[in-house]
Amino acid sequence: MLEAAIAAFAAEGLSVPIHEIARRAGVGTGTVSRHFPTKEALYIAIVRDRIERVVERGRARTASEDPGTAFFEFFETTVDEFAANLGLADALAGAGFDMHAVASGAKHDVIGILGDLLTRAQKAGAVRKGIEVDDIKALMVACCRGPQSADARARRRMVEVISQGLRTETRRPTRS
Amino acid sequence: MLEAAIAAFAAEGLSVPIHEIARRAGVGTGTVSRHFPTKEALYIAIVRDRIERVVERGRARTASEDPGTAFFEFFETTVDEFAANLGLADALAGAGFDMHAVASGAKHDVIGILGDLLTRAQKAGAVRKGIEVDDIKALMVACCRGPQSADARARRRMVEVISQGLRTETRRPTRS
Amino acid sequence: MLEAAIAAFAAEGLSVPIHEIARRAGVGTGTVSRHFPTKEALYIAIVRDRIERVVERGRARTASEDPGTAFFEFFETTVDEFAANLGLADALAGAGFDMHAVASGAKHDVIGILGDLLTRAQKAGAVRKGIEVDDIKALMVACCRGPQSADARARRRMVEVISQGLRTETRRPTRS
Amino acid sequence: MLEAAIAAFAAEGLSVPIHEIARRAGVGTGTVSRHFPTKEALYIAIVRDRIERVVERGRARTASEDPGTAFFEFFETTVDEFAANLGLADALAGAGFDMHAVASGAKHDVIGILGDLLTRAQKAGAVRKGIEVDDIKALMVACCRGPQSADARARRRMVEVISQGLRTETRRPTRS
DNA sequence: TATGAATGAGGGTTCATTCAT
DNA sequence: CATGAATGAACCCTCATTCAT
Repeated sequence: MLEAAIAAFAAEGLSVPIHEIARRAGVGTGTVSRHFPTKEALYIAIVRDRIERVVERGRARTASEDPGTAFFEFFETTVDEFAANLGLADALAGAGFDMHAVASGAKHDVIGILGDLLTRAQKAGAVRKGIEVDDIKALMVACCRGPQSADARARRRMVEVISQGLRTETRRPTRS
Repeated sequence: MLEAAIAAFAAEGLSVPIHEIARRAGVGTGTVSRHFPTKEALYIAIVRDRIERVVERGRARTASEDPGTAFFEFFETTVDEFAANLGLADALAGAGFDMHAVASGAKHDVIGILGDLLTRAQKAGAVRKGIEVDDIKALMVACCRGPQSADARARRRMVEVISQGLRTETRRPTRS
Repeated sequence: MLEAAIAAFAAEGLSVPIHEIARRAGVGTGTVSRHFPTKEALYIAIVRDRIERVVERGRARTASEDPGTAFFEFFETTVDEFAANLGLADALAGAGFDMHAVASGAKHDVIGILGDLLTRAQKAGAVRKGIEVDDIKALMVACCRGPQSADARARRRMVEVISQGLRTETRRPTRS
Repeated sequence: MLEAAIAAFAAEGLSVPIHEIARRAGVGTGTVSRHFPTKEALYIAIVRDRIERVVERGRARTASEDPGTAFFEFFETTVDEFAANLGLADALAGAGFDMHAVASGAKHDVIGILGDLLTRAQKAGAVRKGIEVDDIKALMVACCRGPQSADARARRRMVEVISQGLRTETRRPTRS
């Protein structure tokens, strides 16, 4: 059922009726409500699920020997994950509910992971100094909600520009 | 009335009731419906209005002697314009209606203007070559929909990173 | 519309669907909700309306030259009024909402009127001394919710017994 | 399970979910439905059970040497029994189901018992002549549904007034 | 036999749209 | 032309009942 809900949110955004989610899952509306007492509870469950996966993937890269690549790959992969899902993107943008409540706890600490990856990438000289974790988060959310979230090519190009923007100064020769 | 609608969308998002828009405009709900037969027509009118202003501003910069500055300022100003309006940002993201229908005609040809500014900036060496107008559009829309569209600081920092990303290669020394 | 709602509550009790009330009133469900934002607001409006009438009638008797008759007639009339209406009787019995909030203010002070009438009747020797206004209220509510509230004869006989019970001791000769 | 249902109805009224009853009984909802195919069947079973107990108690008093006391005690005890249960009181008031079907058969012939006790009390001069068994029934049901069925003091005072009303004429001196 | 997940009709409420005034 | 009351479809949620395990 979570899969059906994810697909429904992905296809129609957060405003998809419960009825439609139920239809996709091949169950009655009551069954959806039974598992997730409110629609918000359903969003939250999905967002937590997705964030968990993102955090796991991020944590796996934390010890990478190439912190720059680890960071940039994490950025792109995560954007892809969320961009493919209209509802998740809406949710991430804080469209009317409390992300803090959703994403608390170690298993959902995207910011923590992101901070680790960023710091390591900066120490390795792959990302310029002034950048903060909140900047990265803002950019990630922005990319997730680009106009054609289904258009992977457009997304890849956006991410490439942003990556260049993050990398830039460290690559600039010192005498410049 | 357009102003009231913009304010209402900005304050409460796309889901603001027509009744609230009418209240803010000091008119009856019927009057709103008379001018804009459906709610979608109202969005579209607002978007057209905003885009018109953006296009005007862009056209004014088309002849600038500093194409790089013209381009980057246009980028930032436009993002600010749309980001300030939650509802428009949602609408722009394609919340179920046809952007092409909205933005056709010379007065709304944001892509044309953007193309001009981009080409000139590229010719002047301010923006690197591989960038296409669709990339710029995607990045602009993305910036409008960062997590806290009301947070001007976050937005400015995003735009700065992206600007670096667009500029990058031209600044990079040739021997690099 | 109030009339239709009163009739609907009278016929089917508090649990009558809004849809049924709307049907009786010959309007859409939205129209009912428009006038009374929640179902509870509708109960309250009806109860207030009815209580107002009761209070008016009671106040008119307050100056009667025959306090005993005034009191007993008020008792019976009020019981008839509410007994004829299942919903009002439910409401009176406090079936799940706050009567105090409903019946505050001079226009709805049933207890005050009842107290006046009772005291005067007691002073006139028509009602025995130990009786308190809360007893009267309890008895009234009880009568309203007898099993056959539509059966006027049964109600009249109940009221007669209660009246005797209230009168009794004052009629008993002092030497008894 | 009957006990759990009684407690649940008492605590939350007739609208208590079956699920809650099942929870209190420590069984599954299916088990409740198995024993009582519909919710109404459950009410009826409870009412029958209670009425059986009342009838038994009444029958025991039928042969009392003090028919007046027997009658009045039966009246008060029975009211207490039902008043303690909000849901049953509602049900008794005819909240949409057929009391006749419920209370038929010798084991549930509350009217018969009441008639016996009443007749004997009248013959003994403890209750005045004009009173009929239906009056008693109506008064009993009414008392069960006073405004605060949980308020034993209010109930006791109501019963006292009614008892006086029933007794009245026998106590009134003949010359009055 | 006992279970409780699944069902889906039905509840109250909201709101875009219509239309008589 | 402006109005806002009326509409009723659509939403989310509850819950009595069913049935596979």
